[in-house]
Amino acid sequence: MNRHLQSFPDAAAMGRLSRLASLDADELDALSSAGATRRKTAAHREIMAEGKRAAEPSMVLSGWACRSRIFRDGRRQILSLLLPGDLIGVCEQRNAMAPTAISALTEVVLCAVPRPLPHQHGLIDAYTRSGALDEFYLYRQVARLGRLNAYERIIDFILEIRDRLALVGMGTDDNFPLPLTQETFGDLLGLTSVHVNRTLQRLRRENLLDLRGGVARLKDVEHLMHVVEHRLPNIAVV
Amino acid sequence: MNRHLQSFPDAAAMGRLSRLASLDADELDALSSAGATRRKTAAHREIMAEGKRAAEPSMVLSGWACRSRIFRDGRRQILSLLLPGDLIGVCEQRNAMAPTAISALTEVVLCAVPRPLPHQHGLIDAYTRSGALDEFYLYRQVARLGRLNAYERIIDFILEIRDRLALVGMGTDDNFPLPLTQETFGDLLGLTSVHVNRTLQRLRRENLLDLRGGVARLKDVEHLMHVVEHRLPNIAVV
DNA sequence: CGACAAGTTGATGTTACTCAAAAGTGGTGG
DNA sequence: CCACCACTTTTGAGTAACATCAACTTGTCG
Repeated sequence: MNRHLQSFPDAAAMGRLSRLASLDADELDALSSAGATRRKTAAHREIMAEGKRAAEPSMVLSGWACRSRIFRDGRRQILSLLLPGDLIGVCEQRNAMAPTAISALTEVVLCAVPRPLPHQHGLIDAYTRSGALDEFYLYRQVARLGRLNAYERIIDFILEIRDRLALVGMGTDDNFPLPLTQETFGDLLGLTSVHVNRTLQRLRRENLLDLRGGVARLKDVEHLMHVVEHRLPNIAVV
Repeated sequence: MNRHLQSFPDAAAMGRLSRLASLDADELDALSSAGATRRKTAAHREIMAEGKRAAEPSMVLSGWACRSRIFRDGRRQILSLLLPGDLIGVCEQRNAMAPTAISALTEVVLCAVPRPLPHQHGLIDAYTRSGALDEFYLYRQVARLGRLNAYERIIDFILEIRDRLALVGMGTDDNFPLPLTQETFGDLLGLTSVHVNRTLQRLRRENLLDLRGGVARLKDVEHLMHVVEHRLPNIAVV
């Protein structure tokens, strides 16, 4: 990873962009100086309200956040997850409204990222690729909720997180952090926490994956990938 | 609607962009000339394969298409619908891969749309807003599949289509085309066609909406909107 | 008229939800 | 160090929503 980025505490998150496109010294400088502006949000707090004017473009430096929709009767659906390195409000037009609320699942630190200048092709490319990944995972979330059962949804989701964390160097092939409660899992996968619990037990019993204490341990990656026809996004990584 | 656009047979679809941002004569000309390039796809045929290099930016002129994912065992999930006026492959980077397959639900006519030049702010704006709408509706599809039951999913979906068709001047407040089979409905809403059928019967019995012969007739828009907490996207329309 | 797709119906099965409570976990303050 | 609290996980029993399977009906078009 680049020197510039390594000098920052949350180098992993910052490094994601340079894995999506090669950035020159100028662009890394822009990232570094914008990255000095930070904002910390406690767990369970809202980071951005739905429909409010979107904030400056920013990036998750650490912690886990989500876009979610909450219904009158209390039902909540988590629409997408935001992991370290993920961007917020980058591709949107000026004065755009946030399409969904964003809230912190754990303590979250955001930093500002620069709006790219016309000549900063690396930065533009990295943002575009990041956006394409967001889109890819959003389509995947739709397929998951629409046509996979609880067992498959959990497997598919875990594999997605594994891939996304790999892009920021968090965790290994079969072992990575997953600091979500079963309740949160339910809201993410359109299930109740009770059913999530039972399905996780089944996966443990089958010795396929063990989710405990905020850490995921995959016991048979090949098999898990086969169950859900796992594919990687078609986005080239540098 | 603008003269330039009216001169074309599928003026409704072309007019969508000029409702999303005001376009100057130069931009309308660009749209007109690009729009001469057309491509017709028969119902049930694939328009674009997943993972193939994406085609030129284009727009649906007429007909209904969808992005979908099909699983080994034949399960199909429709990820999003593409209606007249909707754009395909506009925001993506050069050489980007199509994130999903796209196929025609009815006979579909596409036309090319221009890549905007740096000074064509109206065009850029319109594309950006169109993209923001796509994103908004994709999040909505997630919430629908994750937390609404069959009854609510159908209502929510119908109201979405109503809003989207209104943007291209197709249909009225309570009456618009909906040329999808109950099978397709099922694939879209994560249900079986049998369950869709029974739920549609219930909605007819309750005198809330009547879906028949490819036309949707809403009998009590207020009530329908209340059931699913219907909201419009926060995207300004010119 | 016949063929094929779409819509409808009934009977039955399964997945996942609901409600309720017990057991485990971690943090805090006395 | 322990008692207490809040939160999370786990368990059980009963239920509702939706799926499955199979047949029958209707409509459309050549």
